[in-house]
Amino acid sequence: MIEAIAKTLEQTFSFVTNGGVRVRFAPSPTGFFHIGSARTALFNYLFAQKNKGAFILRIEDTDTERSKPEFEEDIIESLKWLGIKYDEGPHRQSERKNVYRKYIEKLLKEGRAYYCFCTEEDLEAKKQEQMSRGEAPMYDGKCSKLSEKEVESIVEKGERSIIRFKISNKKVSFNDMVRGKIEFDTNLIGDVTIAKNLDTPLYNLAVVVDDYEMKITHVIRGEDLMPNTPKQILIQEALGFSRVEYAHLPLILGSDRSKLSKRHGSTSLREYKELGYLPETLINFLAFLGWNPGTEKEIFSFNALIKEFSMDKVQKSGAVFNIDRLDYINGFYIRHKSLDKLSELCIPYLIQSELITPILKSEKVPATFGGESISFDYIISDTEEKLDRDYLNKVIGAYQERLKKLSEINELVDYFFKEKLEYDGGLLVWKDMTKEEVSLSIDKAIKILSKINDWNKKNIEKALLDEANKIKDRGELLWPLRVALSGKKSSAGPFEIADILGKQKTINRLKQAKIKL
RNA sequence: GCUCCUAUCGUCUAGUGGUUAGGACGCAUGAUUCUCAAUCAUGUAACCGGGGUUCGACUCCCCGUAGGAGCACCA
Repeated sequence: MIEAIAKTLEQTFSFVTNGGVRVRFAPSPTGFFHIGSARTALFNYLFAQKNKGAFILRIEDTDTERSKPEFEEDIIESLKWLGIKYDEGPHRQSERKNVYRKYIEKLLKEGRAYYCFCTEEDLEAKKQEQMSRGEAPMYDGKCSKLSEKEVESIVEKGERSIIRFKISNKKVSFNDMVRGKIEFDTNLIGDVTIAKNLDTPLYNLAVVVDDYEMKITHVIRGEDLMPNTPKQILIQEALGFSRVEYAHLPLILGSDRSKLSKRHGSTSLREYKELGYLPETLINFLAFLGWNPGTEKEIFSFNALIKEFSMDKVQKSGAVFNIDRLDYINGFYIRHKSLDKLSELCIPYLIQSELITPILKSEKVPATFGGESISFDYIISDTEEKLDRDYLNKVIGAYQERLKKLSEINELVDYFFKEKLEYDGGLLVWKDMTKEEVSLSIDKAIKILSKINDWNKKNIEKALLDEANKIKDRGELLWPLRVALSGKKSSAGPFEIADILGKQKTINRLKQAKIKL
């Protein structure tokens, strides 16, 4: 009861403060955009949208060794592809060195931070020693005891140094929006490194300064960053900044329930894009990893997600990334795409597998090299015929409900683009028919089809079915026919294929099939 | 080793003291069907363990156990 009242008050209070919600998504460009980052970005975005707040993109590139421009580009492109729009940014930490500098100097001057000259070897040895004694490994604060004069003389000698923040020993607790009250004993946390030097801040300092300077109200991030929170709170307090709200999201897990990583398979968003997953699939899927609306509805558009999203429905435990479910959702969205749009999306895959070849429509590239003004025609690689868009739509349409991901389209529809089919003649045999019976069956199909003048699916189906129904097993006529047309043991239906192929090609393929027997 | 977090079908999850523990993916079976899909129907399968609290615990508390994350001059 008391809890319920407290919760209501909390909700009321947060409603009051919601006017100025500002969240940030702060990836570091040290690798291709990770699927887990995408989820963090999504939850930040949903939270911001839901509360009519601002979503800020901040590139955390303080690590100049590992940060690469192409990764930043990948982040920006990925967000765009997903439809996650940022209201501000990208801010780059590498461009804000003077901002951090004044705070580092302030901490140093106030004695809240100090120069440390311990070597990495010393530190490593100390860590091993502590662990062997069963203690929490942490910096022992050795250099904090150096006098000002000692520091000066060591600095003059040009010794390598790092700046550490003095962790005050107390209990730090904060209220996590998904986990509730969390408490850390900072006696177990060593003095944290905040900068390599005045111009080179490190993560924990840069985060705290930026969140303050950018007026961030809610920090929504992965659970793996939770151990940093008490350190950051202490730095905030030392700098006189106000506390932000925290929400630590459960991790996305691999099939063995450890943090999703390369060894589990694809982890970068671009890989999923290349495999032919649609952005709406990823959004829908990722939203349901660690969150649910509390209803039985599972298919959600971006707008519906924004409407329904609520932080208190976020799960506490990690969620296994389930590719079967991703495929299912993708299949759903593929089935619901317009045929024009779906065909358009399939074109790159057909080009990639060299089924079709693009040719520039106009040699002249307009001055406005915007992309919009450049258009392509396509030719079918094998026959060098021009690709007719209606033909393409029909081909794709035949597979729309069978397609799970775009990259599968090639192997499904290749026979519509090839002059000669390659398959084993034995495949033409239905059940225990003899080769002679199959040959006769194909002859029958040729005869029936030859008589059709108005070539369309309906007429083809009727003519063929009329005949097929006369025999006990329709497969005797239809299976050899379908295999002859597609060269595959499973495919779209024979009437549809015949319709798309046209009369002449259909009959040609039947004749070719007889040779294979 | 230390700190923190977590725990309902294989997986994602609903559930906030009294339910035949619900849905979805997957899987299986059937209908449809020349095949493969799609679709429809049916089935399959879960409250980590032990103590409390309570008339009653999946639900609240404690202790285990298991899993995860973190313990950088990375973020």
